Amino acid sequence: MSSERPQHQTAAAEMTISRLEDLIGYHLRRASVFDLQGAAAALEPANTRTVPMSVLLSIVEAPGISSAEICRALGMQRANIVSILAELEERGFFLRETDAADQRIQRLFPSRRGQEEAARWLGLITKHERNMLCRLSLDEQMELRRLLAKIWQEDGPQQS
Amino acid sequence: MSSERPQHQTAAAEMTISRLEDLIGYHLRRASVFDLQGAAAALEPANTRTVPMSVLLSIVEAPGISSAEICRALGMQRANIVSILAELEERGFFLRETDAADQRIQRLFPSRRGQEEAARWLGLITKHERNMLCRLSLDEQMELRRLLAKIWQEDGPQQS
DNA sequence: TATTGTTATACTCTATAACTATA
DNA sequence: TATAGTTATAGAGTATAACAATA
Repeated sequence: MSSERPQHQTAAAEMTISRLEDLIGYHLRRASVFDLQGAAAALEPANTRTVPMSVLLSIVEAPGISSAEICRALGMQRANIVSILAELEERGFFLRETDAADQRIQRLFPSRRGQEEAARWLGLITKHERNMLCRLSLDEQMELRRLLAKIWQEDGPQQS
Repeated sequence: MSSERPQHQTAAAEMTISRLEDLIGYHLRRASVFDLQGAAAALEPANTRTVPMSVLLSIVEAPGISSAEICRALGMQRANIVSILAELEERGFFLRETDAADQRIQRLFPSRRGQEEAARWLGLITKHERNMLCRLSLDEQMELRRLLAKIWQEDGPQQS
């Protein structure tokens, strides 16, 4: 029988995965759960979790960002950021300022305390990641991050 | 001041991560969520989800496995497998057989239909993974799986 | 008509505690 | 006492629908 596919398509590329352990998605989930548990433990002394940390970091890294922009960047629903922002605001980590040109938008600016706390949280998370990744070389860590980003990130600015 | 650390420890190894995008855990979560959404969509026509698929695959790959053993292998709680097994059992994908030597244990054996369905589900998931990983070479896919497994898996049998 | 921030609500996934039967 | 299977329940995290204010 004649193949419709080009010769360079190997059998391996056509093969159906046959075991759970062969699934990259399975290892992705296991590794992510493993990380999340360690990250939660690492952030407990700071009385926060990974999502509020990501939200505060978004504000610190991009002062003046809006909540809708944070949601788009982090891939979360607008409805779900409300309680997280309320919590961070109550702890005095940022201030809201209505945009002068568009009164629908609240621009979020980190306070001094928010910047300090974000740095502290990053320190806790850094220690956790060093622990989690202790079996990987720095080159392997960089390669892992590159491959993961390639999976979920939209194609960056085309350079053709 | 004198350092307590060996000279080969570079500054990079000591550095605190400063941005969300630098966190491997962040990319792990984003990639895992991306995968889970695609996997859920891929399995929808088969009317199942990732966890029931993993459970059925565990039974097909190791006939006679118990539910407690599945839970330990997949890192899930015994309480949470009950409804999943009930669902798979109702669809006729496996049979329970009380262990003759220890009547606490139910040994689970895949039915013919269960084996066929597991193969079908693997086919759907394979297509999803091929799609998800289309930007990675086969070498990169294998490297990614190796690095992910190194993160969450306990140290294998020592070969010293 | 579309977007922002918001409320209310539901659903999935996971975690804990307690029970029974067996060992 | 320890484990297997089970029930009930509670907590995260996430999803949808709808609303008022604004563009």
